[in-house]
Parts: sequence; structure tokens; C-alpha cells
Amino acid sequence: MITGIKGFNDILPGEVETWQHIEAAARRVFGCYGFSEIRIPILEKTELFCRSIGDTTDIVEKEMYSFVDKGENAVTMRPEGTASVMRAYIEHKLYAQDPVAKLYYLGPMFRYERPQKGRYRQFHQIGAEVTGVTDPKVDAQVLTMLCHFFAELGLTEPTLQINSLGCPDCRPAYREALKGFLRERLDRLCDDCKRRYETNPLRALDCKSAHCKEATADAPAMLDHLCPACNGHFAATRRHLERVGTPYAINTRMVRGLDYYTRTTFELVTGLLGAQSAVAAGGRYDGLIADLGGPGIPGIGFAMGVERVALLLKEQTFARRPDLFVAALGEGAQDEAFLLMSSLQRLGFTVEMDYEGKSLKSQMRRADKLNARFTLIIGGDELLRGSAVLKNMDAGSQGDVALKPETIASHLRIDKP
RNA sequence: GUGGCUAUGGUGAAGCGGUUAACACUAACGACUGUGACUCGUUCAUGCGUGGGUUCGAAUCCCACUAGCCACCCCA
Repeated sequence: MITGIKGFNDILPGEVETWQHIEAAARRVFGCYGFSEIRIPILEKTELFCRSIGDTTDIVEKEMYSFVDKGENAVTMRPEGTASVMRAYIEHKLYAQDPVAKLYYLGPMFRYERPQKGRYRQFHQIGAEVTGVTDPKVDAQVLTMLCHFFAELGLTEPTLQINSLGCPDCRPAYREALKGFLRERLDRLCDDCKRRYETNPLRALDCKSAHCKEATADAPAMLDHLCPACNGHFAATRRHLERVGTPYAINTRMVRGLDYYTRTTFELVTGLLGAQSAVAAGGRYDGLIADLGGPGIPGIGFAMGVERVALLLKEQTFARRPDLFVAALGEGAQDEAFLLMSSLQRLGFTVEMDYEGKSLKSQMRRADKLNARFTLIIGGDELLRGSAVLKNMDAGSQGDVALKPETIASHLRIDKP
């Protein structure tokens, strides 16, 4: 048996409806905020991700599906979407028409990691980006839209956490202050944090080890070291969130894995997904567009893990319910049933029948199994009279109807959800 | 890359060295005599992840592989 590749999953009927539900909600909600979809390629030049995500991040160092194609180009299957969206924004000079772009995307991303709950090698993200606005109202807007999306799905559990990472003016000084703090406690930190002290000291703030949490309990916070501009930006973001009623919590220990983030960063976290607590995450990236060779235009955005959202919706079913099942007895009735079914399908109804002429009992069982709203029973007698029996499967009631598509359609429209 | 746990049919599983490999669900067909749900009956693993070994005898014990899951690192 040929099996799929580790970490690459099939999304089967039964669960794909959940995905469609999530995607439809995203399109609906994002549309309210003026976002347009952008479709970007799965393969990009490897250089794009090295420049944007950061050469020394784990994603670039060990998790990318990179290879050399037949034209000897170094290419990579995208590990995230923001870099590609910004590349397209710059390449097509979208900023020339209007520097403010509100874009969303959805599709597969690829990272070579060991799979676990809520984490796969091919996974899917829905992301949104806004370029060209520095004003904190847009920070609040993006966060509010994200929360709106989850509310639309009926999910209240993931909570919003926000933080500010400062900018190139204030972060270096904070980084040194934090290193100074950690230096005096190095012997109390775990091996991972000793390594982080060199590579990315901010990471020590969200270490899972109880010892490290204790040792860094009163570490200096970035929020206390923001420059006046960043401080004002963060305060205004908070004020706008409060005014529109988007609940949030400040998490001074939240750090981001990608190098391009500045100022506002955020995560939507849940306790229901094991080790994968982040359902969606993002932040401001005011330097990214310039780093990629574009103009000095700011940006902010987020990405959510569709698998993780689907896991939160796990218990709900979004199965489609047929409007009608046509049961027929005998050759002539079967042919008539097929014709009728086709007519009703063209009228927009979901209609099913048994294709192989089984017993009436067997057909009724199938109608029940498919959870059809109505069943139409066509036998030899009915065919001659030009009528059939229409049965309401929920109520159990039934009556004669004329064998005409329009007549049956009018019955089906009653109480149609 | 590192660690832990688990592998019996389409699914959930019982089995603990000698059984026709339970039971339940699903599915197919049938009974209740052109109509589903409830009830009942029949059918569905020559095989227990793969390969070795121990034994008169292995799904059951041992070893090695492989796969899956969860966790670490990291991350949506």
C-alpha cells in the first residue's frame, strides 16, 4: 500500500465541511473590513524567506523544504505567507496606486518539523495584511477583525494577548538590559535558555521550565523600555481596543519567532490544543517592505492555523442535508426518478437517489442514512397516474403530489433552511 | 534532531502461551408481507504492523525494524 507522506494529511469528506465553513467565515468577515484576496505561489526563491523571516531563525535554518530546480534556482516551498504577499506588493508596485492595501490569503504552508497535535508538515494558514498605515487605529482594527472572525465561528475560548516589541530605536537597549539581567542568573537557567542567552535572549522569557520562570520572574519588560513613540503607539492601540470592546490581555513575555516584527505583536491562545496554544498570531512589521527592497511603507498582519481552528470546532458537524431522496420501484419509475432528480438539481436542490434499483426498504434506509428532508416514492401505479408519494422524513407524514418538478420544488421550499 | 507511549477487521475494542480471535458500531441482505428511525435474523479478520527468534504450540514471551501518536526544540 502506498501511503501519504508523514505530516501531509488528507482532508476527508466529513471534515472538509468544517474547513469550508472556516474559509467562508473568513471571506465574509474580512470582506466587511475591506480586505481583498490575493493568491500567491507556493514556491518562491529561497532568498525571499532568508531575507524576511531571518537567516538565523529555526524556520530558515532547519525547517524549510528547499531544493534546486531544473534551472538551478534555489527555491523553497513557502513556510509562511507574509513574505510572499509583500514580495507581490512590491513587485507589482501596488503601493503606487494606493499605499494602503488590505489583503488576505489562504492556503498550504510547509515546514519540515516533527508532526504532533495541531502541527503538520503541510499545514494551512489564513492570513491578512494591511500596508501603508502607521496609525494605531489599524492595529486595533486588525485585532478586532481577528476576534470578530472567531466570534463568527462561535469560538469564545481563544483569548487575545498583546505586547509591544518596540522598534529599532528602543529594542537594542532593552535587549542589552535583559542580557544584563540574565547574565547574573545564567547558572539558574536551563540549557536551552543558556543557548538562547546568546542567540535570542528574549526567548528566555517564554521558557516552559518552572526554574526559568522563577529565575526570570522579575526580568525587565520591553513595555517599560519603549521609546516615547512606541509607548504612545501601544497606549493608543489599547485605547482603541477598549473603545470598540475587543477584550485583550497584556502578556509582556510574549515573543515572536520571526525577525521582522516590530511594535505591536499578538497571539490568540487556547488551552485546548495541548502544546500548541497559539491559534493565530501576528504583529506589526514596519521595516519588512523596505528590507525586501520596497519603499519605506509599514505593515501589520496575522496568520491563523486552519488545522488548529478546525480542532477547536471538532465536535461540530457541518454536513450538508439533502432536500430530497427519490425512491423508485421498477425500470420505468427509475428512469422517471432520474429525470426528476436532474430537473430538481438544476433548480438548486440537493437531491439523491439510488442508482441501482434496490428494494424500497433498502432505498428508504438510504434516504434515512443520508438524512434527507423528504423522500419521493415513485412506483408503477403512481407513474401511470402521474403522481407520487412525498414523505416528510422528520414528521413521518406523507401525501400525493403531481410528478412535476415545479410542484415538488414548491413543497421542498417550505421550511428550507 | 531528541525523548516517551502505542500497534488486533471499515471503526471502537476483548484477548495476558493451547479459544471456531469475543463484543459493539458501521455495511450488505432479509423478517415485521410497496415506506426509514425501534426490534429481530443472516453475512463480513485463514488472521492479530513487518521480519526474525524462544516453545510441542505465540495475537499473547524476546529482539530488530517500520508506522502512528504525544512531548521537547521551534511554531500557526
